[in-house]
Amino acid sequence: MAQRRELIKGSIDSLLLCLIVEQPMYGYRIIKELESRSQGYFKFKEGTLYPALHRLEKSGLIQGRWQVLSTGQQRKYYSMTAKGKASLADSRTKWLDFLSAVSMIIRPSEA
Amino acid sequence: MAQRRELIKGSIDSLLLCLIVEQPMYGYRIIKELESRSQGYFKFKEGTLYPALHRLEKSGLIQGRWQVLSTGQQRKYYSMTAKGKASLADSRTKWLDFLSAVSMIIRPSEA
DNA sequence: GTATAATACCTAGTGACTCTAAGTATATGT
DNA sequence: ACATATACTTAGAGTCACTAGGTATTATAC
Repeated sequence: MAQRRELIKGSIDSLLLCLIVEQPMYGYRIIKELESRSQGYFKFKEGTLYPALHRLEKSGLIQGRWQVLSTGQQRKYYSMTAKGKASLADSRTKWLDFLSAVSMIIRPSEA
Repeated sequence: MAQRRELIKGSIDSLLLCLIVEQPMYGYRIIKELESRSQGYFKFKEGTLYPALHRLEKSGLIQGRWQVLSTGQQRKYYSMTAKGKASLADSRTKWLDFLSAVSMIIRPSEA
């Protein structure tokens, strides 16, 4: 029944890769970026995002590097690997396949 | 990484409701119907479908009734309840919201 | 000066749910 | 007799978002 949660579950990796391929990004920024781009729809919790980033890094799709700001603050910037780019292309295809399959069932018929 | 599986997870309830609202249906038929309508994309296993139907029935969205064919075979036909219809309308809205949110992130930009 | 909020990261535990893999039973075709 | 299709059931494994807690720094407000 937690429909929203489950829908998100299948797309979070693609969403993260989509942002990181544009430019290296750190976790906190990604959360804010997804929220603003989706006009408030996506509000990822840290408990969702950080494990997801670690998972992607472990799979070799992105690579993290610590950076220290002049203020002393630390940030972990993630950038895309070649493997990540390939995976993103693949994900996009899968997403479109899924979309077209669903649209064959869930027609925008009037209720 | 099991992207496909997770994508499906968020939409299976809506897909089932979509079919059942058209006409009462039984499990085995639903599996075949989803497969043919999606041109082979959806191939639900029994272990996925039957628990999902039981879940929907338990929530009061559909109602099952056993029917015995002239051959002696038994089938459990599920039909839509008022609550189910309302839920379907709601799911459709949620699905469209999700779609539009994702499309704001995953643009069909060239790889 | 000292709360409070914002920035920035981490993770153990819970709960939800698909799928695997097994089982039961009848009907039909070979 | 045996295989295949129809038709339903469920225990167990594996995955992963989210809750809820933690650490640490910086900036703003009172």
